[in-house]
Amino acid sequence: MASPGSVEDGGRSPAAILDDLLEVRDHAVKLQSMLQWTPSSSAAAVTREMMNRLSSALSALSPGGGRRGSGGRKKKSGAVDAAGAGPLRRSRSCRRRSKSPFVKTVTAEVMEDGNQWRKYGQKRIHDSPNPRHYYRCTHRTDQGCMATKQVQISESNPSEYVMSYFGEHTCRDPSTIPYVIEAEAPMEDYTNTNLINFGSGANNASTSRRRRLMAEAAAVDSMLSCSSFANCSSPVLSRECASEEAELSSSLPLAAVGSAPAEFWPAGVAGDDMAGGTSSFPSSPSSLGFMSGSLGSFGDLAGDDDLFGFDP
DNA sequence: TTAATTTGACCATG
DNA sequence: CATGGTCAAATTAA
Repeated sequence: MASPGSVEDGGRSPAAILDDLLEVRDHAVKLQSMLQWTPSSSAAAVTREMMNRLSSALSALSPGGGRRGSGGRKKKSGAVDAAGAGPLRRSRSCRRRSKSPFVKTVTAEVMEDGNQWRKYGQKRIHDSPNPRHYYRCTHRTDQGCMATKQVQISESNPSEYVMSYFGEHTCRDPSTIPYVIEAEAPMEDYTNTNLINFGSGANNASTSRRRRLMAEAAAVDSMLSCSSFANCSSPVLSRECASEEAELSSSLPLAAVGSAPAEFWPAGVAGDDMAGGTSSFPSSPSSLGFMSGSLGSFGDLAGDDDLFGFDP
């Protein structure tokens, strides 16, 4: 931790600078998504560069900017732990805790959602008979993707999983990126500009259902991009997203697996006919990594894995 | 041997 | 203090 009170940069505290940078970044994000709809690719490149710079500046500035000091916590009973085990506190800045900037809950009968997850924890939850499983994106280490999800067996229907998604996928695997088409609709709201066209063709029942499930998950992914705005930097937006959280989990219970919520799909792609026409949908869920290449700007933006984050 | 999962400890939050 | 989320050593699977 840098000495908090130290005077630098003409008296501005690092926190204030950080605030400014975060605000600038927010604006850059918006700018970038606006440019998304313009033909000027160089403008997009400029904003992307801006984002890169901002992200690196933010990582440098953010408290604990380096990395959590993961020396060794874990003092197992038998473990040595000679020197009294330093408390080894975790950084406390913007880390998602109980209140995440954005969350989406989906109920599905399969756990596959097209992304690759790695389990990192399991916990018994107080008011639930079923334990909760914690997953993070497999690409967290190699690509810094901070997306996580929690899976819990539904109380009401044990054959279903309740999956909650946190964070945004910033990982990308070119071979598995689904088609992303552009909306012609101007963006009134970011939640409505994400467009993923899943090529589809085969229609047998099981794949059809699975595809819908995965499409749903991808839609979730897309929406999660909103988290970019709801980063710790912006309390107002965070609040919005927090309330949105409740709203979404109730309004989009994948239970109605049949149709993706219209508000999250562009006109024409929503609902029962998202068959765009191509027939190249992969058959193996694990082989297709749904990426949040969505939401236009953020998909590109994800190029710098720092968008979502500076890991405190 | 490497990668993924399991499991209990650690810690932030309310 | 209770609860929930994350870490990382230990364990298991590939």
